[in-house]
Amino acid sequence: MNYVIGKDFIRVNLDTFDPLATLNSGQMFRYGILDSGDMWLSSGANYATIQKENGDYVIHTQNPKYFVNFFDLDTNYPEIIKALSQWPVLQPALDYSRGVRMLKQDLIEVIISFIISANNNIPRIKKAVDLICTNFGEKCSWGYAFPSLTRLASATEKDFASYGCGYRAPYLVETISALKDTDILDRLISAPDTVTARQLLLSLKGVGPKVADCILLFGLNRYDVFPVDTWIEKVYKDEFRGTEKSRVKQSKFFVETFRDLSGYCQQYLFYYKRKDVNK
DNA sequence: AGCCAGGCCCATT
DNA sequence: AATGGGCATGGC
Repeated sequence: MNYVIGKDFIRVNLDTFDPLATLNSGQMFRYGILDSGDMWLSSGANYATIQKENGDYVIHTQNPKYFVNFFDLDTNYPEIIKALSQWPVLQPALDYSRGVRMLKQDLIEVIISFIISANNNIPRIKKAVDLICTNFGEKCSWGYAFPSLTRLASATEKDFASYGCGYRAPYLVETISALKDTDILDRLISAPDTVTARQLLLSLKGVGPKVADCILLFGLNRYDVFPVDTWIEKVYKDEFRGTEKSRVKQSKFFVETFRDLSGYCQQYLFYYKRKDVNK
């Protein structure tokens, strides 16, 4: 146990927890730095701020249990990193990514955010997701929650387009409608295996192989997936000297190699490959 | 100014 | 099943 939980806070030892690195690692989009220098973040309808205090990080929130799960604080990361260390090619990424946790996020928020992420850049994704929240999310003392499906269903294609979603706007409308009118969310959550869940996700408009893998990883806590985007394709060619051209085949190669550690491995490699962009 | 961004849809083969 | 053109739009 590397944390202490209170009524409205969590105090976390910083040995295996680097919140800024985690927030900057491309898993989520609603976070920032306050004037005070503290970090803030929101997931679903939950909100927290984080500050460094006497050599610990303190997460201030009304929902400490939510964020213990969100930041995956009960998982033994040194053990995972030790297991991944058997592949020397990963070592620089493991060193650079120390303290990055795999986030357990709100499923609907992940689906919407990563449909927007396709062929897009992170600053723009953040803007679009924030505009969706301020226009359709419930107003809270700290800002705006991520909208419920019911609220999202009242947004039009024009709305999404005006938030900078581009050609993904109609995908969002269609997928929101499908999620609202079918039991696909329940079937995703109760899916017996990753293949079944992926197949369901691929039926959603705007969700292809890469976005499906991100949803499986960040929204459904499945770690035998390896999302391949432009950055990971660079890793595949540069560090692994791979020759497959299709990203689906590249992903299969990675999953066959890293198995149930694939999700962690992918996140560390992604964060490391982007170290010059992380600023 | 032109390339790039956590790719996907759809037609064609 | 696999491939390739087209695609909105802001960041750099």
